[in-house]
Amino acid sequence: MSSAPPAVTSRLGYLLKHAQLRLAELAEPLYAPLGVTGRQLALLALFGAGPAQSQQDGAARLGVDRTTMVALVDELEAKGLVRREVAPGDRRKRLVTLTPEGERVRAAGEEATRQAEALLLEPLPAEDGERLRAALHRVVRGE
Amino acid sequence: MSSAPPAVTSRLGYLLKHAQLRLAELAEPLYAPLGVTGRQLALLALFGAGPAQSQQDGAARLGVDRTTMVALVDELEAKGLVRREVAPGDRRKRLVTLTPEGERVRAAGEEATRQAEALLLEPLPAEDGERLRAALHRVVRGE
DNA sequence: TCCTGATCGTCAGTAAAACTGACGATCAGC
DNA sequence: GCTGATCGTCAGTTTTACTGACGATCAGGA
Repeated sequence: MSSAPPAVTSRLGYLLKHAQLRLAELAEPLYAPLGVTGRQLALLALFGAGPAQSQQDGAARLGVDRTTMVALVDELEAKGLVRREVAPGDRRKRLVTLTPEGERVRAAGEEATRQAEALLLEPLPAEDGERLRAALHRVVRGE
Repeated sequence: MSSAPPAVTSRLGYLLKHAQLRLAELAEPLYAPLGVTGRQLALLALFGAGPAQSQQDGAARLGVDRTTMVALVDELEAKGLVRREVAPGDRRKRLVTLTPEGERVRAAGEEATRQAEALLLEPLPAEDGERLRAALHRVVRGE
């Protein structure tokens, strides 16, 4: 697509942005049949993993605003994929848990994500793909 | 910061987003003294490299909308960093060229970008940093 | 030469997304 | 029982990018 000069295309900012864009393009058609967006699937993955979490815990972990999280959970709840439950120990908190239907969509989404990532990494030798993931992981953790 | 479970943090989408976020955090204080944003610097890098380009050429190469490009060039022009000139061969097109001041900011920004990227890649061995860049490059080109 | 369709830059209006500030309900510590 | 802080929520605002339309300009054919 873009044949911008190296001064631009070799910037990490440019590369990260466009890699993300391309991944979104690849994933979208795989997510569409599930009736959810990539972001909604990310939420399902978050709340489906490990013990039940409150909305704000989830927001902090995903790096989104707590008010944004309200809207996101609203969407998933409207689709019947998650439920809000008052936390037993702290009635201010709402634990978000997956419904059976939500769990089904989560599992299917997990598989679609794997496929989309495989498509994105296709140009690379398999080991380089894992190296890329590991490198990003370290960079994000900042250590 | 975030200690989300592996089902989320190992997703490429998550990693790409947060790597970008972290890079932006690192770069912002370096860009601020120049009085421009990272995106504006990207534009300066784009139009400062190689022969003069029209707005729409630039838009296509950066992957932004043409109407967005109008606003971006407006900003840079207001700061006196670029000039619009009617293209000699095609009077519909506006060639965007850097003013001397724009060229100075571009060069300083280039250096700031290098520093920010170095900070981001700090956790990695030097060669892994370059491997990361190369892998992203191939993935973005899609081949 | 004139006409038709397309492209470029521009602008107004719109849509999507996230943030700010505030609120009631609830909790923890004194 | 009081005080300050936290959680989820909501209204309003801001930011950001896109859609559709416009005039100006170009290219190609009748």
